[in-house]
Amino acid sequence: MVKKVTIYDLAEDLQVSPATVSRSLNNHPSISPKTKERIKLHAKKSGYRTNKFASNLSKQKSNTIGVIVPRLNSYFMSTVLAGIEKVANDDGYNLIISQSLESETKEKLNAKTLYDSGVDALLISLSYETTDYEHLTTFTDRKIPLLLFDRVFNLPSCPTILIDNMAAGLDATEHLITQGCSNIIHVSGNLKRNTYQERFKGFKQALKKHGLPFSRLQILETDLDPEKVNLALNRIANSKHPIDGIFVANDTYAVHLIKALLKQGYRIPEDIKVVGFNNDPVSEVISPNLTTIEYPGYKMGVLAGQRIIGYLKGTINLQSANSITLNHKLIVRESTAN
Amino acid sequence: MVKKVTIYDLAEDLQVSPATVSRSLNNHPSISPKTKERIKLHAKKSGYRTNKFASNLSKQKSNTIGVIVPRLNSYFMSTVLAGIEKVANDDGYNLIISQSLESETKEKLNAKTLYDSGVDALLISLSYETTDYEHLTTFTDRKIPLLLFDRVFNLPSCPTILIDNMAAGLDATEHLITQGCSNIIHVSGNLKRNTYQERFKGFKQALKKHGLPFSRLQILETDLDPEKVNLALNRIANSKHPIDGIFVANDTYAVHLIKALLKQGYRIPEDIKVVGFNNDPVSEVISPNLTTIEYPGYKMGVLAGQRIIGYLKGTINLQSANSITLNHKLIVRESTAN
DNA sequence: GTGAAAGCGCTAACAG
DNA sequence: CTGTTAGCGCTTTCAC
Repeated sequence: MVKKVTIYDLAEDLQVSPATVSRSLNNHPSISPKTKERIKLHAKKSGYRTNKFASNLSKQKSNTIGVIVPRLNSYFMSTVLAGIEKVANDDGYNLIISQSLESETKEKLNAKTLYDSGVDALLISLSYETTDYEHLTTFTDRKIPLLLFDRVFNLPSCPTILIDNMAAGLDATEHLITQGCSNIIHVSGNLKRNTYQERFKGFKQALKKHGLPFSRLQILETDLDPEKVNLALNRIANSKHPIDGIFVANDTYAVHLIKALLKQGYRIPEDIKVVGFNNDPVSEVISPNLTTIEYPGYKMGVLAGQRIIGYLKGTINLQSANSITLNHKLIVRESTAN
Repeated sequence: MVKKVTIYDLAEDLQVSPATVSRSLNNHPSISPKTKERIKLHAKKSGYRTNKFASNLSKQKSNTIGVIVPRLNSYFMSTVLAGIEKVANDDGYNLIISQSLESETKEKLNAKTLYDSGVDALLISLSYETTDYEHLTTFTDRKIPLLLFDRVFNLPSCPTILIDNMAAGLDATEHLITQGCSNIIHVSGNLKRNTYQERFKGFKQALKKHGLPFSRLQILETDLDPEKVNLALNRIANSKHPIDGIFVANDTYAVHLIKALLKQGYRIPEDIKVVGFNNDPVSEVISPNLTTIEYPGYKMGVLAGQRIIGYLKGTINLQSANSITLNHKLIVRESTAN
């Protein structure tokens, strides 16, 4: 058991005041280099560790960034988190991470906890359910910077980072059309969320652009649970005109759907062509390889981290570039070949 | 901007002492239910939020648990984290998560930061590189509970949670043997780490048990980077006797290896049978489906969280059950069929 | 360039 | 059951 050493101990040892010790340790300019060195050295030797609680209490900031994501264990999200963690860590920030599990209630609870924990900033990707945003205004009201990524909502003066989901949806669908599909359906996630809604918009736009009709039966809203692949199968089986193209809003579901389709005797890509979304590792493992949209998760995390930290450090003005759009890319693979 | 309200404000409003307010808010038994209610109500109405810094400083505890993992963005780890987060969140604990990126230096830095941040406990899964453990004794010396999971090291009086990697390695290898393989190689991760070392031991034990010889050429130590699948391919191509079975230490590498083997014209499982490890989602997506070992990541996370929190709350004595072993299970799929 | 001292907001021992 | 009071360890004005 090691007993804690405080700045008072150091001050006593060195016959200076606690203030001088504090200033030295924080590299305050008004301390002579000599005493600064002397104090730092002694601090190191005595195994001094600054007590963050005291420091935080006094400074009213925590050097901690809160993060709320729908779930930790998705390929995409864990990649984003890895990016955030990287920059946060490099800049000496801690990350408190919590998951909403797609529940608005839990998201609000998490937000409250993070607020109470005194995070200096909040990064959040919204749950499926969230329709009310007062848990976020708690932060903005108190001038705690807030940045939304991926699953965003247009909150006044809150920066967002995302990709152009509509353009991506358009690219995906247009690719199917170019490959000869004329009877395309879109399997979507929760349409309340911008990401899925925009992809759907892109889907419709592509159809329109190419003079294809759109009917209600061409959009299937799901929670993208790959266990429920039957929903899509049924829709396909019951279609009047045989479906020849599917645009799925994420790779995991797409991959499970492909497996189910193959099992039912459909040939892919000959009978039905499939495009996914995200460029998850599974997309390269499934046979046939899945055509998909590359979604730069790690980069998104890095950027989100950099912007919020830049703001905290005063080097970036968040308002100036309110919304950042990352590039996406269509990756053509076997599942849409001719 | 909302100005902060403190217990002093509440005390003044209600004409009681700050102590009474504090006690009421913390449900201290020695306060009459009446005043307790009165105070709580008023606190809520005035939008009071407890200042954790002050509370932590005074109580010398943070209600925060630190977690260090090699990387956030692996299926297995993110699943474990999801489990930890679940129980932590349910019990009102915050999680500070950081990744070592397999670097000992970074792991130590992270440990230091978490220590300085005053975490009440530390959960850690070691990096590939780590061979020195003084960053961990920092915690144990100061009686901060420490629990290692998955990638562990036998530190005196530190509980661990893992699976029986040796038995799992034995099961995997024995399955190959049962299926008729007699020329088996093992593609391993870094043999410094318990997980891989134990799986390798199980591999050797299975060979021995079934009277098969073992030579140095049957073990390939890698960093399991799926980009480097050539290492395994070369070993297979250069083998005097044709390899007919491969036990790979994780699914991701196994899957990439299978793809490469198929491309080279090997038939799987006819020519070569393959067993992976982890039961990642990819194992079910690859064709042929990969036989693998189920590794209960979420459960491991939940258990790790429960134990450490149980200990912090005084309901569990960590020393008593120093090491917990979770069950694994061989999942037989197409890649080892006859 | 350095020191004295007043907080930061909450907790807990002690007293009543 | 409630109040007084002394910290917790660091930061930061204001003096000197």
